[in-house]
Amino acid sequence: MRVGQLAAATGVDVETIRYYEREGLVPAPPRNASGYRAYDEAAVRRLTFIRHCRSLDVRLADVRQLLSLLDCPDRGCGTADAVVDAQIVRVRERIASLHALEATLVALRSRCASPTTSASCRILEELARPA
Amino acid sequence: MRVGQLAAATGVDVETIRYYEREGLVPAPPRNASGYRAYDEAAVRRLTFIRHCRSLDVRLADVRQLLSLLDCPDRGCGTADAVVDAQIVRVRERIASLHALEATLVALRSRCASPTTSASCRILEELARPA
DNA sequence: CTCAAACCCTGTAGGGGCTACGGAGTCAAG
DNA sequence: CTTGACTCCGTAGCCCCTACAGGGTTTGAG
Repeated sequence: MRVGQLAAATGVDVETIRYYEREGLVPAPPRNASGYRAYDEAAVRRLTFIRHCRSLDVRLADVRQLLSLLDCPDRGCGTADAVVDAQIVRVRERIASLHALEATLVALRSRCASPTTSASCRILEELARPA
Repeated sequence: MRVGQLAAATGVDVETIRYYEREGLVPAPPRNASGYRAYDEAAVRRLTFIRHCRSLDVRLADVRQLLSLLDCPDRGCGTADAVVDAQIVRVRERIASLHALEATLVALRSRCASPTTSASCRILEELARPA
């Protein structure tokens, strides 16, 4: 299959596939007579794996580690556990900080219920103070 | 005051201040005899404003809009309201999607309670499936 | 058979918001 | 007089794509 079909099969953009190839996340496939990339089912599986990871916001550096686990089935999977654990921690931290941010923004917004001139806007006034 | 003192006064990194100047968020200050930037209190106020916005994760493009409101005190402050409202929406969306992500990750993690070999790791198995 | 649309190729530049050099000049304290 | 902290400028890197530009190829409709 060609790159466009691989893209359709996996939901990964064509340009992104070529980017992953440049980055070494997917191996460079053989080419047909016209120089087009020719992929097999293994490529579909590998790219699906990457896409799934990315949908979980796992960084490419971590995806790389997980892929190397896949490539060496004998190694222990402690790395996979660690990657997922670290990801959970990151996500929870981001949720917490976004909650705080939301509260701050709502408080800020409530300072200017009705539009006025910018000179007297309490939002701008507040933003002019240190955080 | 020089750029280092401005940085200390506002908590904005020196390199970042120069970056903001290149981007036109802060005006280019006058220079002393040696070519060093010489800032005044207005620069402190402007940079403090920007820093406060950034601490609220407001994008520089939006910060730019808010700054232009500050520069024209006669204009209505509907723009400021809109920026904050949009920011609240963005933050809430991110929180929601992070919550979903967290749940997915926790479910994934629970599939591999005890480390095994990567060939039989249920986390890797799951990641190999489409999202 | 012809022609246009849709695909594919490579390489490079841009985005956001900094951050980190390298290689130089300046200034105050010891 | 020297050391160290500061400043200057310009450029490259970070992450993960995304979007060209300027070509060649395949496919299907007329």
